[in-house]
Amino acid sequence: MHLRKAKLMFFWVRYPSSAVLKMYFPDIKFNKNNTAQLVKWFSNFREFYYIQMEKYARQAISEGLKAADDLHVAGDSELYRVLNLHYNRNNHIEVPPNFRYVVEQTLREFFRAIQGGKDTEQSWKKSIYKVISRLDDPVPEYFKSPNFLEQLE
DNA sequence: TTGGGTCCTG
DNA sequence: CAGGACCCAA
Repeated sequence: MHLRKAKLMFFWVRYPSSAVLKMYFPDIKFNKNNTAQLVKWFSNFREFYYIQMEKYARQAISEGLKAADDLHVAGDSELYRVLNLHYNRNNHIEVPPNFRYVVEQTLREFFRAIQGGKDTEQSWKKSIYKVISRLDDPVPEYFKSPNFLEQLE
């Protein structure tokens, strides 16, 4: 399967259904195993993503930031460098504007939760995941192109 | 029972 | 990232 491509898709969708994923990999003969693997990949992508978000949010709090709305993500921030290195290693594509928005919202959600001491509760991240799951955007049609990966080079 | 998901490991 | 334990909804 195409790990590189799946990672790039993450910039648009964090919680894609297996049905949607299949549409974007028309060249793959899906079965129980590889679909599960693809779904698992996104689960791993989210893990990395949320870990970074929580880390960054806690850092903002430790630096004395008071309001979540004061949290902004610059295109040249360290956070962006890390995310880009993980999902878009060779800068295959330009990071879509909406992803920046999603990152900002995620950071604010974590910030508010931590600031409000919610992070001591049982499954405090669940509510955050729920919010973020609604921020998926449609994946560009060109991802369906048979020679998508080749066009990146 | 399954298919997703998360969490924690290796 | 892959595996496996474990949870939840369909």
